[in-house]
Amino acid sequence: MGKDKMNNNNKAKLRKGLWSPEEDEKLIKYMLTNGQGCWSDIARNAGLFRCGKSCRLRWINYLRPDLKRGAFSSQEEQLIVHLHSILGNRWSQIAARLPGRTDNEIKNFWNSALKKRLKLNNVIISAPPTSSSTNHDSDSSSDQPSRDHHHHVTTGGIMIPIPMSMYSSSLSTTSSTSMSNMQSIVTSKQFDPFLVPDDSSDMTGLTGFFNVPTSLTTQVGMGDGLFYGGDYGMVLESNKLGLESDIFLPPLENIRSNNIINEETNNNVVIGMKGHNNNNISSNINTCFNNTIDHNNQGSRVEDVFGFDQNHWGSGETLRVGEWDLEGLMENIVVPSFPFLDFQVE
DNA sequence: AATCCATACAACCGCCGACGC
DNA sequence: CGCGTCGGCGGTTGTATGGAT
Repeated sequence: MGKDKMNNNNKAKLRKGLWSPEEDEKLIKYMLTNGQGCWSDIARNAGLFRCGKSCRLRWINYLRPDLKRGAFSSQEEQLIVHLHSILGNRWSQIAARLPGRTDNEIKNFWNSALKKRLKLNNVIISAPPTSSSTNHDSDSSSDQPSRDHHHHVTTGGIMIPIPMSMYSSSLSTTSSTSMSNMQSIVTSKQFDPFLVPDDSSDMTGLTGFFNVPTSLTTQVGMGDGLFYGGDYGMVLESNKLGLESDIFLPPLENIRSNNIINEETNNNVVIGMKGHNNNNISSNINTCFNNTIDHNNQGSRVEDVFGFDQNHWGSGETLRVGEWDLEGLMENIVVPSFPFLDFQVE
């Protein structure tokens, strides 16, 4: 019996399942009054008969004031697809680049809408390589990559890494996820997720989000075995780049200083709760995509599948994603990361 | 109206690393 | 060093909901 299982048994009196509005209210009040701390203490002190873990999850995924509500915008969808092509199933890291979105939300979104769409549109989603490094994922029946906590996700996602014209046509989307393929692509500089296209006005890809200068900070395939994403602040291990890349991000604290100002200057803390049985999030995503299956294509490009507008990113129009100007936000974040993941109310 | 089915998503589970003792 | 606790993560499940029949 696992440790957590024993803990669960020891806490059999604790509530499980859906949260009641009263529980939500208790947690919100406590968090706004006392801020974050030890979740076990929070659960206890807030008068919640829940385990700390449950409280944490509820707060992070549902009650946090800075959470965005509503369906994913097309920009967010594109960003998710793009980031997933780079990061694989590292939902937390993807969420870190989508302000107001949680890893759970993105994961659900991916597992429902996006993955389905991609499959419908004949995009190759790589099958998970049989991993011998872990034994706890052997029961996984999904095509999700195996996970281990040394950041060696053994695959990830879709074989249409970047919706940009920067890629050589030799980047076949029909092949299986191959380390050697990916490496060769990488080392030949045909695959650098963070490069900026020559035409800097081409914001079709998401490089605009990353604010990666075309300057020299981008090193690809250097001898130290690391790939630097320049100002993006990422380090990719060369032997794992592409769909198997390891990406190291600086601690959130490092960038919070850049963003905390906005948080602190915003004195209006709004509790935007999703009501119980009052979920206004409808699946507008169905209308966002074209379900046309092109049987002639053995692998579609993401922008084809999702109907990316080549001019979209460079249109200059103000993008509204909830309350966020996602584009502007990303542009202003040198090291893109989500400052509120460890949200704390002062 | 009843039933079935697909979907969305909230929440749980199990695992791991970090940390303190 | 071993152990327990905690937080975090990704995978999976459970349930509410809406549409189709």
